[in-house]
Amino acid sequence: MPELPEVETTRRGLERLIVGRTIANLEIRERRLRWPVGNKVAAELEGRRIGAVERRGKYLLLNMEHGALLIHLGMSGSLRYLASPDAPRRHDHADLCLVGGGCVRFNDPRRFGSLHFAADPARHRLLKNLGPEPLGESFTADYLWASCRGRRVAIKQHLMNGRVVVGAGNIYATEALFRAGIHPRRAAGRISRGRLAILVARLRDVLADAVERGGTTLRNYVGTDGRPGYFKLELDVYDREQMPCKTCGTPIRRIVLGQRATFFCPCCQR
DNA sequence: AAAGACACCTGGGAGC
DNA sequence: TGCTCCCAGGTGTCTT
Repeated sequence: MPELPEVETTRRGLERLIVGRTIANLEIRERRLRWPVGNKVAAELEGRRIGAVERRGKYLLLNMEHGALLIHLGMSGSLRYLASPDAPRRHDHADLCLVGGGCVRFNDPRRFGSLHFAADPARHRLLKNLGPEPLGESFTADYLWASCRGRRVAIKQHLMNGRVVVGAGNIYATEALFRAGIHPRRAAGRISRGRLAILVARLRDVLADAVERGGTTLRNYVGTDGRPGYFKLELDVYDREQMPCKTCGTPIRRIVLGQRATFFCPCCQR
């Protein structure tokens, strides 16, 4: 579920609550996440102080002096802060317990999420090949244009490729293409530089708007305070098959690209 | 090297 | 009510 805006919303919520706090222990109830959580992870955290909460793509990093706890929320994960933890429920797989009380609880029904300890996060295998941040300075029209040269893959799949740019998941890639007026199936290498410049701008806009609204809640995403995100109200095409385009009234169409549902307006997007 | 298929897993909703 | 089937916000890995 969580794309960049949801992860960023979680990061901001967490930052406020746990920076400067010391970890008492990591209590793991279910080790079978996307990758088995080894004993090493918990052992590395005990007694360590959290210096910062950062985000790289859809990974959250709880930074400590000697490394970072890497958290990915997969498709269905969420983190909640509990000032006075109650009994864990179904799918509450881990608690990061803090000295002085309170914990960060990791819940993930589908278990596609992950927990790793990385002594050197930037060189960790899961992070080292990631492309630029879409809201950062290096994600420019020139960069995207260069990355598209010679590529015959559909622009939507190119945009969702984490080596090209991070954080653009199915919802926001879909929405950015609508805002940019580009057909999701158009070959990446056959889009003019000018139109790619517009796409860069619109992807930034849609992500920034969604962060502003606390992310998108379709099913079970909640922020650290347990509240949903409100960007669903602003979705122009995602999950709107057959409904009228908000610009021209043409029914929104649904196709499948790279085994992912894709929505677009056949009139506005070329 | 690039592109596509598949894998992991549970829950919710539609349809019968 | 209950069963079956399909779908879901991600992404690493394997195969062509």
